[in-house]
Amino acid sequence: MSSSTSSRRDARRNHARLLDEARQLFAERGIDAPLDELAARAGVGAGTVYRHFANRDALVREIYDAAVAELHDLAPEILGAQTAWRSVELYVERLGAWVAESPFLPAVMRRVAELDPSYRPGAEFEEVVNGLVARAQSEGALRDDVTAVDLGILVDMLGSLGQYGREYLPFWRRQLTIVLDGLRARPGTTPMPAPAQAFAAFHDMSHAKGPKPAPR
Amino acid sequence: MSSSTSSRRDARRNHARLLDEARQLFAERGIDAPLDELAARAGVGAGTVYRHFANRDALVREIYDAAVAELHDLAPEILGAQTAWRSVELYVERLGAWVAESPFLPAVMRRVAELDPSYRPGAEFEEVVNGLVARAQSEGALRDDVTAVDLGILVDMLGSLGQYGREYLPFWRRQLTIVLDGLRARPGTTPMPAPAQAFAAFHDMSHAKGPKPAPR
DNA sequence: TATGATTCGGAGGGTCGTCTCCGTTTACCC
DNA sequence: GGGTAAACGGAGACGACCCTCCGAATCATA
Repeated sequence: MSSSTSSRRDARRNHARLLDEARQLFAERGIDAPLDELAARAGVGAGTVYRHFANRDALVREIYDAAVAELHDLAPEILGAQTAWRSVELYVERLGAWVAESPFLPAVMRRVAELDPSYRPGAEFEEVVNGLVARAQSEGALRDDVTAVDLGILVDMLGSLGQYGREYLPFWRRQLTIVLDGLRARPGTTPMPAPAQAFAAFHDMSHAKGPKPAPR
Repeated sequence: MSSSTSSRRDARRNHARLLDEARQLFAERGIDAPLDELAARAGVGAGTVYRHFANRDALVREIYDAAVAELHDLAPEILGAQTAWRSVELYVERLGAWVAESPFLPAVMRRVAELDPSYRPGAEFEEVVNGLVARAQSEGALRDDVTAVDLGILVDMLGSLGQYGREYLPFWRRQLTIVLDGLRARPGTTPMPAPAQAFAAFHDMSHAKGPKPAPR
């Protein structure tokens, strides 16, 4: 039912269309935007929305899973760079762009975490990014006091600029430049204060404290 | 009516309490959180909420005005620093901390802009920050390709980490360190791409594209 | 403490959003 | 084309939330 494989072409088309319109709707009007409006935007009846997604939560969950899949698609290019430093640059740049173009993401992540805090696809990235950071530091290119979690948070920060609307997307790369310059190992970098956060704490943070779903 | 000056102490106390709880509620549950819940949290009846604030929009507007007043309070310390570079540091740090501690702000700003796009208190800061940037650059401390608008956006980015909840507040200063190091004039900084945004465009951006209020 | 004005509390009418139900339509397969 | 299973549309029941209204409670003042 919530699977996108159906023998009927109209059903598959509507499913995909609903997902697309939902992403846009959630970005524009918030994650609690009326699903009747989703139906209207997708050009279908309200009943069709609920045949494809049992309720708002199921829809949110499916958007989340699709996002995790997109993340996996980004990995090869990032990790395949010539130097570890170049991988770090690509990591911040590509993921920042991806988050910036997915303004529905923060709310979706929080809602999913509220529905089921134990659901954590993507945890496998921890090792990979840790290794990447260590290699870039041993190359002498990445400052020593930075951690993989810091990179993740920086990506979040840069990506948060996407929430202001697509017309501002060309501009966040200026801030990206500043961040990357700040990440380079150099004589005279300012020591970073406070202990770094653990990876698990980062997950909790990026999935934390959203508007609660209506208790049902 | 919406003024906080009343001859009765209970009325003044409830008004302040409602504002405080509203800030917290909006941060936790979104700007459309039920006002009945606001009443419950503040320990008053629903009627009391509506005697103090005609509706949700009036409440949002009052929170916005209080925030602008807080901004003015921050100015003297920031501008009174020994060097312009130190002022820039303080600007990013103090404003970042203030935004991070005000997770209700982004939604409030957007809602206010939707209610009345011509309402723009705080526009007077433009000149001041422009001058500050110019002085820090002529000191040779701040990189030349950065603008006042870039600083504003960086503050937004850093402050966006506050939306994750108060327990993460100690951590964003690590990212602040990286940003400040990236802002320093140095041999070998990467040139910033794309044109900088105009100040007016920055205002529009930071007030843009929120969830729409229910048309009434 | 008594008085009068102000504020408070919370039940309830009206509105909007969610989700169901079922008669109608569409797509697939022969 | 004809037949069948699947999907569609949208009216409407239900519930949540907004905001009002007015009798009860509280505060300032003397």
